[in-house]
This record gives sequence, structure tokens and C-alpha cells, in this order.
Amino acid sequence: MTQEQYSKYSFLLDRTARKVKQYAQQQFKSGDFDVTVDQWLVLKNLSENDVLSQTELANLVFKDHPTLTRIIDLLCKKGYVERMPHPQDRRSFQLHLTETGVSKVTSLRPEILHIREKAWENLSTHDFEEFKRILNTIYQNLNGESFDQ
Amino acid sequence: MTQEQYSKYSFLLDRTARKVKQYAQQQFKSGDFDVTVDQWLVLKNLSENDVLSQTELANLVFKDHPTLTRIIDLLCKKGYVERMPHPQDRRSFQLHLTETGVSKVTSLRPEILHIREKAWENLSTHDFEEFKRILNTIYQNLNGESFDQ
DNA sequence: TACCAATAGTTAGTGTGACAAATATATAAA
DNA sequence: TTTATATATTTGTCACACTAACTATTGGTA
Repeated sequence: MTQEQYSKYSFLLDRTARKVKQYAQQQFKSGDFDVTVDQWLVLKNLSENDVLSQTELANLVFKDHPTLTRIIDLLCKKGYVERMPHPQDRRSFQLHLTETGVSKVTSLRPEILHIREKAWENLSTHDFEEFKRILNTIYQNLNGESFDQ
Repeated sequence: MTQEQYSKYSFLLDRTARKVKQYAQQQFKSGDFDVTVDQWLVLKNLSENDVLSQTELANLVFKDHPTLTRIIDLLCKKGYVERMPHPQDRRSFQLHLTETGVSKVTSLRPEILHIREKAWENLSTHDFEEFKRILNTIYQNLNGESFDQ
């Protein structure tokens, strides 16, 4: 195995990640889900945690603060999320789903699980475990200081 | 294995792909490479093919035409690439590296191979083959009509 | 009290990605 | 030859990623 061959992983990884996002986004669109793939990730995490600050949420979804600010802006505009002032810390917000947001998550969750299955045709449970292990190893190799998940 | 667990691959895949790009970009920056990760991919492919049209190049690097147009614009501005008119087809360009572009690729290639190795610490050659197989299977599962590579 | 470093979040700038539509040119069909 | 269709590239718009710089606030410390 030469260095040159090893370097291909970055290309295949990027290409596949984009394809996965693009496929899901097309399905989201044809189903009139009214959210993007990344907005869904945020909604899903908010639905699993009663109240979160933007920093806590950013750590859950592994997005940086500016990106999260904009996603939250869009979700607020769409009426799925509300920023409530933190009772003790005036710098911070407490994020939570609106009623509309809760019912949006409830109605979309099964459809999205179904969309996500398509990628695993022709692959086994063992493949899935290996895939997760390799992805996490790569992530940790490049993540410098800290260990995540 | 529940549906719910399967759906995590998209999160891990996206997270890892971003980390890989981010890590490389940081190394590119601290080494004053004067190109982005995506610009490098384009330069590398141009260096391996004497003359390409934008459409041919787009198919090689799996980027869409508008994205490629803009990357080429930047590389031309930096003086690494030139658009030459196609002798028979006035709609098309023939892309090629300038002398500066050629020497840029020559000087960066070994450094970038070295950067790319970091991700594979603690992983085996077999892992690498499995990883490629799984990525390509996912890609093909979602790619609808055609078979790529 | 006054200062100062750390933290929460936002804004701005650049690059990239996806998609739709527009422009120009080439080629095939009538 | 005229018309229709296909191809190559560009432009515009929205969303996301990353960096740097900025505001406001908090908490510790002299």
C-alpha cells in the first residue's frame, strides 16, 4: 500500500458524505418536509433534550457557533423553535421546541428513518459496526486534544 | 439492530468528513500552501491529465459545474490554471496548469500525502479496504441510475 | 470597588455545495 | 435552410463550514 493509495480515502469520504446528504435532502424536498437535513439534526436533538443552550446544542451536533446561530434563526423563523432568556445568565438562551416543532418532529421521524435505510442495502450489520469503528478512529486521530463520544 | 441505530451513520459520516477536511485545511494554512483542500483536488487532477474541459474535470472530481466554475476562477486568479479556448468547440475551454501551477503541485504533493496519513493511525490495511468498499457501496446505493468507478 | 480573563452569542468575509435558470454554441432533424 | 434539441459554461440564490473579530455579561481577584 503506497502513500498515494491511502490518500484516496479523503476523496471517497467527502464524495460519499455529500451523496448521503444530497440524497436525504432530495427526499426531504419531495416529501415537503420544510426543513433541511441539518435543520432536522438540530430539531431531533432538541426533541431529545428538554432545554438546551446554544453551546450545549453545538456540542451535541458538532456544529460551530456561527453555523448554529443561523440554523436556529431559520428554525425560529419557521416557528419550530423558540429562544427563551436564561433566568440566571443574560448572555445565554434556553432553546426549546414549540408545539409546532414537537409535532413536526413526531411526524417526520419515521419517514426519515426510512430514508436513512436506503444507504445500507447490500451491507451487513457487521459492516455497520466496522464502519462506525473506522469513522470514529479517524475522527479521534484528527481531533487533537480531546476524546469525543 | 433497530432503525434508530442505523440512522446514526449519516451523523458520523458527516462529522468525520468535516473533520478530515478541517484538519487538512488547518495544515494547509499553517504551511502557507495558498490553496484550499478543494482547490488542491482540482490542481492534482489537472496535473494528472494534460488537458481537460471543465465537464471532464467535473466528472473526475465529482463536483457540479457551477462549483467547478468558481474553483477554476479562483485558481486562475492565483495564476495556477489557464483557460484556453477549445480549437473546435467555442463553448468549451481546455484547462491546463501554468508553470507556476505545475511547480505548486510538485512541491505540495509530498506534504499533502504526509498530512493524509495522520487519519490512518491505529488502522490497518484491511480496515482501509473495508472502508473503501463500504463507502463505495453506500455511494452506489444512493446514486440511482448510474454506476460510478 | 475596579480590573480582567473567560464565556455566550452574533456578525462579517470567504469558500463550497446544490439547484434552477440563462447564455452561447453545436448538432441533428425536418 | 430552418428548427429543434443537446451540450458547455455561467449566474443567481440559499444553506452550511470555518475563521476572525466583536458585544455583552459573568465571575474571579487585587
